[in-house]
Amino acid sequence: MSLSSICCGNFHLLRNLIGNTCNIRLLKYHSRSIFETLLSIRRHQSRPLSTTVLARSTRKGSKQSFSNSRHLHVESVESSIEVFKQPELEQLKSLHTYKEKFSGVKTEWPATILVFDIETTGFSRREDRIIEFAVRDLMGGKNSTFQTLINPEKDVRNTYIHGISNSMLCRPDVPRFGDLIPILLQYVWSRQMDGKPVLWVAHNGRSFDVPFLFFEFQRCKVEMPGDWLFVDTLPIARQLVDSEGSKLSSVSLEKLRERYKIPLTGSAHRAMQDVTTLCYVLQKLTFELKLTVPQLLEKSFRATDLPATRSDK
DNA sequence: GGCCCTCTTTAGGGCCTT
Repeated sequence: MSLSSICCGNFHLLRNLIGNTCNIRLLKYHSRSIFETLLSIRRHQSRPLSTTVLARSTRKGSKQSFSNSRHLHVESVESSIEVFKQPELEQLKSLHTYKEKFSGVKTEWPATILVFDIETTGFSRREDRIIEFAVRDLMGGKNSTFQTLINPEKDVRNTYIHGISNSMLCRPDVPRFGDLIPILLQYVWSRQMDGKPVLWVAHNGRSFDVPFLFFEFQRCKVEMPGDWLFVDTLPIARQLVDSEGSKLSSVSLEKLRERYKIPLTGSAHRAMQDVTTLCYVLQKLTFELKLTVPQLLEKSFRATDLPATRSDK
């Protein structure tokens, strides 16, 4: 079972659903179809968010209770109709039909595959903080994406990298990471299949994204679910060779995007844009290297397996 | 900081992430 083949319809959807992102919108499930959503106009709204989540713990019978009641900024950015031309709209209609027809394939996946990316205030997992989180479920469909800015409660000094400034984050309606955890857990459980793990995918995740995420959970004194597995596309990409059989000099996400001729549809170094790029790269990468989902699972690791997450580091 | 490569392993430089 290759990732590119089972995702065929969904990757096409990805290309067309780039604007179908949501910030904490997952708490409100829409009854609208994908097609109807695509026709929605761009809009921004702010509404009170109050949620209590019972978190499943890795320890049997143990549950953690989270309670949040904050007025959070909810930004819903959906694709405008003028973005799509008629042939693309017709294609979307057919893809929607395709997805409904083959929705049963979801039960055959060995794991929920979530591609994610973070933006941070710097490279130090101990001194810096996550300021943006974005994730996309490869299964696609309604609420398949999730993204939010995060108040790091410290100055952002690398705005020139991602364009995220203090004024965008230091607001009472932007959640802190502790506020986000129960919402994130709820999102993941809404996507997770019974008895199957969640496979998080990130580029350079082993050294960067996963330790960052782990330490944010640790700071908030919340245990990361034991059935969360991670896979890093960087060492996988290092297996690629050029036309002369030599290894690539660079396997950055940007170079991989260029290699596979993936169009840049937004600002690089924004979390959801990089997630979208990585979704395409993952498809191309697994196809080129003939990697299956079970093989990806074999390459996975837990956050606690990493040397970076040991207490003495 | 972790990983990979090589002019290497008793080391050092470069890539990759923000």
